[in-house]
Amino acid sequence: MNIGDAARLSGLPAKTIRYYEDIGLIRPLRDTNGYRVFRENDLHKLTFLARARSLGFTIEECRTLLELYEDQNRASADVKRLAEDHLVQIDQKLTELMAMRETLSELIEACKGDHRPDCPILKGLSSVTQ
Amino acid sequence: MNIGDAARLSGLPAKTIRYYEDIGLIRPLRDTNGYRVFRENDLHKLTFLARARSLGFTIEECRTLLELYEDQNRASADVKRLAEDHLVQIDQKLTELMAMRETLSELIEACKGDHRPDCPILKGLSSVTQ
DNA sequence: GGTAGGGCTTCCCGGAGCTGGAAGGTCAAG
DNA sequence: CTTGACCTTCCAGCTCCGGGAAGCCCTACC
Repeated sequence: MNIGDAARLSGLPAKTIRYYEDIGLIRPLRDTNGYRVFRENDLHKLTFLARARSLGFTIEECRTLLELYEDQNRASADVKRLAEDHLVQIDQKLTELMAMRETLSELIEACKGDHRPDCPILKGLSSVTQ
Repeated sequence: MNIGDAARLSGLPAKTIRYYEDIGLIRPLRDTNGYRVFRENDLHKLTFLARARSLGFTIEECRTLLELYEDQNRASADVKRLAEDHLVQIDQKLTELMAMRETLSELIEACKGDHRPDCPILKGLSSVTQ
């Protein structure tokens, strides 16, 4: 299987797949013409990576997850710990975003949005926030 | 006022302030010794920028906001539109993160987290999610 | 006057995770 | 033989800075 097929089947752009090889996440074989050759196992890893990335795991976390995935003697506790740490990151981000959302929507609410220059949004940004 | 004071008062690192000058967000004067000189107005812009950035506006959005801030003939509608667009971005990000959170916490829930290799998290990542 | 320290300057590199594009080899179809 | 779709490598750039080097400036102290 060439990179185009691997891309279609995994849902990852070919560029991304090449990048993942560059940084050592996957090691596809090479055909005599220099083309990358993807086997079933490579494809599994790619879809694994696509899913892990879509859950927001960083590349380095994905690298660790992939190692655990391949290690038949792993302890599920190690995986769980990694996932829980990541969940904490997500929750922090969520908290941050919700605070932004709150402040911003208050400012928007207060702004008439007409042709006049008076604007609580700009005021809120220039003086103390609320 | 030198960059160190401007940094302390605005809450922005000196590096960031230099960067903002580089990309033309601010234009402090220069002393004869080459040091940047910040006036009241520069400081206002810096705190404005710090607040706008903390609400998640991109640099380019900040540039526009700053222009509107300085334009005495602006229409508050223009500011409001920008803020509303940004709110949409925030909401998209929130939706995305909450979906991640949901999936991830389900997987974590299902994982015993013991010394054995069996792990629903890895299973969830390698097969279809859910 | 010399020196130690802190502050300031510019410049260049790196990071996270790709994406776009150029230049060129390969392959199957017509 | 040519066209067009693949594939290859390599280099640059995106966002928003942060780290660090090399070197000038200024004040305080001895």
